[in-house]
Amino acid sequence: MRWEELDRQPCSLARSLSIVGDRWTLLVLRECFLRVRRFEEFEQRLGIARHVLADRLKKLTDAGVLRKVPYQERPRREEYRLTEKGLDLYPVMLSLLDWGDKWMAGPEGPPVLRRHKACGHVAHAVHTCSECGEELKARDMTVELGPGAPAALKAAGVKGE
Amino acid sequence: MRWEELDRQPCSLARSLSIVGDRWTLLVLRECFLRVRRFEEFEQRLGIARHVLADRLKKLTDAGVLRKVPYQERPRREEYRLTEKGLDLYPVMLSLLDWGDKWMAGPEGPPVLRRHKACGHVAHAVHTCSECGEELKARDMTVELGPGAPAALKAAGVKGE
DNA sequence: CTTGACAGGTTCTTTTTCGGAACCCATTGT
DNA sequence: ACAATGGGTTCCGAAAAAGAACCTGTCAAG
Repeated sequence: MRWEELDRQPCSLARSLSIVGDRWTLLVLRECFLRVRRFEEFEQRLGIARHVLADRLKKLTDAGVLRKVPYQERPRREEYRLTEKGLDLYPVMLSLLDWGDKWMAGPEGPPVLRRHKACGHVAHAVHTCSECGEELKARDMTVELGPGAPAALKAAGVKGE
Repeated sequence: MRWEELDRQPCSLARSLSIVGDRWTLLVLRECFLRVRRFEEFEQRLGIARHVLADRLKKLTDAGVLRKVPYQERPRREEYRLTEKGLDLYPVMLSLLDWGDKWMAGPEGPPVLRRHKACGHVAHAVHTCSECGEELKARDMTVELGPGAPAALKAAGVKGE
C-alpha cells in the first residue's frame, strides 16, 4: 500500500493516520496545544529540520487542522493556530500521554503530571461510552459497516474495526 | 532531534510516539485488535512490504506490546498477540477512530460503525476525568512537573505538556 | 528421494523522505 | 550601509520504504 492511498481507505483509523501518522506531526501538534504558534519556536523546541517543519505545517494547514492567522503587517507575519478540527485531536493526545505515563515512564514515575482544572486533581482520561456512560475497555465494541462503506464491502460482509 | 532519542525525552507523548509514531505501526496494531495474528495475514490485509512488517513486529515484540505465542512445533510456528500493554492502546485507537469518523468521513458518513456490546448502541468514546468524572475538553488540564522529570527541568520551571 | 507447498522470514535494488547546513527575501532598527 | 528578525527554500548525503526475489525448515505426494 502506498501512503498517499491511505486517506481513501474505508477505515477511519487509516484516514486519521494519513494526517497524524508520521514521525513529526503529533509532536508539532503537541507544541500547538502548548500554545506554540510561530515557525521559529517550533523549530527551536523540536529540533526539527526547517523544511520538514515547513512541510508539516503546510500539510496540517491544508488539512484544516491548523490555520494561519496574521499577527502583523509589513512585514506580513503569520502564526499557526489550532482549528476546531485540530482541537478535537486533544483526546488523541491525552490517550497517548496516558499510555506513555503508564507504560513508558521510569521507576520514578512520569515526567509531567496533568491536573484537571475543574476539580483540581491529578487525573488521567477514562474512556466512556457516549450512550450509556460505562467505561470502555479493550474490545468492548463490535464493528459493523456504516453508511460510508464502499458497495463492494457491503455486498461481502467484512472483518472491520 | 534524532528519532532514536525520542524514547528518552521527558515527555510521555514523545515516548509513546517512539513506539507507535511511525507510518505502519498503528495499522499493524489495528489488525491485532481485529484478531489478526499471523505474518501472512498481516501482509495480505495491509499490503505492507514483508521486511517492513518483520521489522515492525520485532519492534513491537521488543517493546512488549506484542508477544510471540507458539501455535505448533516442527516446524515451530508462532503468532503475534497483544499483551496487556498492547491492549492498553485501545483508547488510542478509539480516539483516532472517532476523530476520523467525525472529520475524515465523506458526506455519506463513516465507513464503519462501532457498537457498544454492553448497551447495544452505536457509540463513540467520551473522555472523562478519572477523579471527578466530568468530560475532558481541549486544554481542560494544566501541566506540572512530575516525579520523573529531569533535575534540570525541576530547577527551571518549564512549559511542558 | 525428488518435487512442491507452506509459513515466516532475509536480501537486493530503486525511490522517498529526512537531517543538516546554506541561502533567500522583505522589513526594521542602528 | 549593515545586521538582525521571521519565515521560508534549496542542495546534498544518509536513512528508510516499496517491490520483488530468494532462503529455510518441515511435511506430504508421486
